[in-house]
Amino acid sequence: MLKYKEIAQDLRDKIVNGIYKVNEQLPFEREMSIDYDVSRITIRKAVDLLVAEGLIVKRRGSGTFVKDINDDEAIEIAMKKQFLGFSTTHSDHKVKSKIIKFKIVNPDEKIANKLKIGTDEFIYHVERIRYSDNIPYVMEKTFMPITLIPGLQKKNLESSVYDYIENVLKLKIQSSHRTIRADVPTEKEQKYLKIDRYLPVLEVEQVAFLSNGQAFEYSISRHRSDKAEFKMINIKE
Amino acid sequence: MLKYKEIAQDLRDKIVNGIYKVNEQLPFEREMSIDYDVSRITIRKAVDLLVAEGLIVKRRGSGTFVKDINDDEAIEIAMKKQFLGFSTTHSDHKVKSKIIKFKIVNPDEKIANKLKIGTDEFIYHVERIRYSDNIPYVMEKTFMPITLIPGLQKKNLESSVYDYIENVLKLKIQSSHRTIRADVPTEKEQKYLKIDRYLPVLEVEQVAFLSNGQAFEYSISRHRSDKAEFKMINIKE
DNA sequence: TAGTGGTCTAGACCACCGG
DNA sequence: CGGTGGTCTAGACCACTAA
Repeated sequence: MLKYKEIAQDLRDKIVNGIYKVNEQLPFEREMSIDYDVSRITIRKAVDLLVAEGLIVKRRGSGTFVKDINDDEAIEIAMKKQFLGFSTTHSDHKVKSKIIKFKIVNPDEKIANKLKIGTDEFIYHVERIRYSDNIPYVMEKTFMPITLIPGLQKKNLESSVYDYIENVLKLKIQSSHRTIRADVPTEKEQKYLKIDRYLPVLEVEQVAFLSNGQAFEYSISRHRSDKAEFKMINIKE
Repeated sequence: MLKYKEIAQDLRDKIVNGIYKVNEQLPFEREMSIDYDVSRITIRKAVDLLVAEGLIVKRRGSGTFVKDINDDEAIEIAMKKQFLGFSTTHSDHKVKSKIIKFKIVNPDEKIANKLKIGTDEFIYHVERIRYSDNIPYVMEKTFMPITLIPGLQKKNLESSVYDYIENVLKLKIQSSHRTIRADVPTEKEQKYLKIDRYLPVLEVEQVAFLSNGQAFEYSISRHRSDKAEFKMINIKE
């Protein structure tokens, strides 16, 4: 384990467990560098991780402080870190997936463009409904090139595709580009999500990339708007 | 100007202007540290800024490369940097604001809690409609403590409140916490946004903080879903 | 194997904040 | 004014990638 990650985790634990309380000042960087027996730069790297997560703030000339956020907001921080893989956000409930479609096809122009491949290549076309405690909450269409993600099977779709990619194929997921919109549900969505035409859907369009820079997934997730909301923390600069 | 910010801006320009093209490799860190005559750590800090913006990717053992994203996605990067202040996203159109309400009141429990003040303190209560090219696209409710933002006037609301806060009051905006949802428009919103009851709204609830850690604004923006979408780039770790 | 980015050190000086 | 976090240096070694 890397030093700065260990220190970050230690500080994170101390905040979550209330050892460092809301609005309380953390030890100074130079103090911590002695306490943890590392250089000040290593401390700063650890602290900056928590700043990016929105847990603490630094004030030049004053010190570093635990941010005054509500308790339920602390949860979103964990979500933010594991931003890929959706089942984690419902981890305290029973999450199931029903597979509506699982085919290998050629992509249309739009999908080929998003995945930066040709229309003559082959891709998986997957459609799933996700249930939390037996209530449907999202309908997903996913498109992945078979050359990048070989050997995908139905059982992988029922649990987590990301598990398969990271743990079986040993590929690393690096980033995702997302667009969020609101829309009216289609008739098909009304049926599968068990909603009427007056409940909007929250659409998340995503392209996800591996650490080698290749786009491995294009997906469109349409969430029941009474079951979904997205939280984020923005830090200026 | 700081060295790492200058270098970051130089690299950003070279990417935007096509001097470094899509998928092209950037000079190595050790090369750049000689070219720019700075230490390698300073180069890394500059490069890491662009990584966070989603413009480039680094691959250990290989090098640093310009990310293969679509042209229109480059725009969102500029948006991301100036994440506060909404008029910037419509900068190429005529943006106007109509003020529906501008009062000083006591906050209810919910608002007081979000702003971390008492219900006996005073706040501005502002409601505005924003127009782009004379088409209404968002209705905003904004609540700000008068002690933090003194002297706010109607003219500040017509242009940008953030300008007033940063340039007149000389306060620094540091972060914001946002929640995004989809919802059905109220009758009032249908009227002001000129939409029917079947067009959903995209709601953004926001608490914004100053660099001293105080919450200075709680706002709810409800966007016409045919005019608004939110883009973001997520980098793992 | 050679060369990349990733981590880490032990300093130094600067800009800013509070008393 | 002393002490904070912010920037910057000139090294060193490690983990990983590609040829």
